[in-house]
Amino acid sequence: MKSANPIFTHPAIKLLSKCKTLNTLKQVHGHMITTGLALHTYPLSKILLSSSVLELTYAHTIFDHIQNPTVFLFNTLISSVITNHRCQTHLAFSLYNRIILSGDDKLKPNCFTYPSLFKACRSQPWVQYGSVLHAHVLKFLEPECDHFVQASLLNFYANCGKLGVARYLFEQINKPDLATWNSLLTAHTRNDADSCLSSEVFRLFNEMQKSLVRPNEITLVVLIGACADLGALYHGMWAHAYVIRHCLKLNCYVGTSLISMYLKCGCLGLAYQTFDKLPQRDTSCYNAMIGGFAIHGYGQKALQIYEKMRILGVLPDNVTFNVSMFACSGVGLVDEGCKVFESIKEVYGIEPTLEHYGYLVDLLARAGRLQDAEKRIKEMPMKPKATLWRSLFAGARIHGNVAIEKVALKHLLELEPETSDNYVFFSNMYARVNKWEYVNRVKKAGS
DNA sequence: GTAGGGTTAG
Repeated sequence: MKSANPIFTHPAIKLLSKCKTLNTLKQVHGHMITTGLALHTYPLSKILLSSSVLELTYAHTIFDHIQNPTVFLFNTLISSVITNHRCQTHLAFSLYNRIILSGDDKLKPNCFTYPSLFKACRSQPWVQYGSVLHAHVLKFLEPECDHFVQASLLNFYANCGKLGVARYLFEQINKPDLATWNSLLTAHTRNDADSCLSSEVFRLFNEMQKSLVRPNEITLVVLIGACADLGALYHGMWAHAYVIRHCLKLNCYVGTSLISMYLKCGCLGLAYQTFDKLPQRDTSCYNAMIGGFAIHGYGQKALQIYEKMRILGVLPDNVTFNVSMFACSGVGLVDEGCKVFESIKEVYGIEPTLEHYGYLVDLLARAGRLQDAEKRIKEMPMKPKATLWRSLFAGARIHGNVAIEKVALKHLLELEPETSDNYVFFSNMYARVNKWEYVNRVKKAGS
């Protein structure tokens, strides 16, 4: 009987993934050095992976001490940098450069090198390197490179708006697999809900079914999103039924997309039914439902969901705070909205963002608590944007407070001297209080 | 035998 290679099954390797601190990891690493285990590629890759998650510089130090690292080890570190330390992407590219410039015939990039690099190329400033990498794929890999590389290439082009190229690449793929189909479908949902592209999702979904690739939860999330963009309620309900009929998991992604689809189609009741029946709910599910109640004018209901979230220990995020305050704002639940704002720092230890202040000011200004709103703007730690002054201005105008209206407009004109609307507001305000000489002056300034 | 691609909310 063939016994398992002890290098792959060594207990120290299992221990590595359980290390929660760098110190414990160093102990295991030390043990692996003394036993000679750290000389082999497989255990080394596990050390690199675990250490790069905890402390990237430590992983780099280990890597730099490896004599002639194999492409396998390069790939391990490249993908870990991109997955766990996105802001250090430059390190991944410099590792890649070391492969390319090594001059070593044995060290060449392979199929595993590219997918994570293409993923990195989806955000700036790395987008420009995508086409260079594409050239490298053609240079270093066999013409029939595998589905992972093809799908990541497709995603890269789709992401930078080159849908035509993405579709061309898809057509070159022999028997696209599930993830490749999903990549193509996703590519059609990126262009700001273009309705032609959303209908194309339906056609592609049919093609996919004909090709006998079975859609999964991700496919359905994309399909349901397309239904939402088109406001196609019956298609959306069909997709919902498909999930149930094909025993797909009603996970948080599927759940959130269904809730959002029902809301966009104006069916608050169906959205809530779906939310209520979800076997699991994460922050996004709650955000969608709170936002849904808020938009439909059920502030109290929205707050109940927010409260339920708190009781069940589901952590809110920035969106939760925004939609909850928005819910309060719409129905004049001022104190409740202020409580949400205060809890951001006091309960969750998060520093409120400019956007949070925006919702707070809107809430106070709409309710006529203009001095409070003004005070909040003046006391906020960051420079207020024009939108905040606009909220204050709108509140002051509705509640007839000319003094605050004037203050808000002055700031608006300072921040947006090019926006002619602000001059119109200003001259209208003076006209309302019969200060005609100012009206003419403002008109001149704005022209 | 070890590494890589696709999904949600205001």
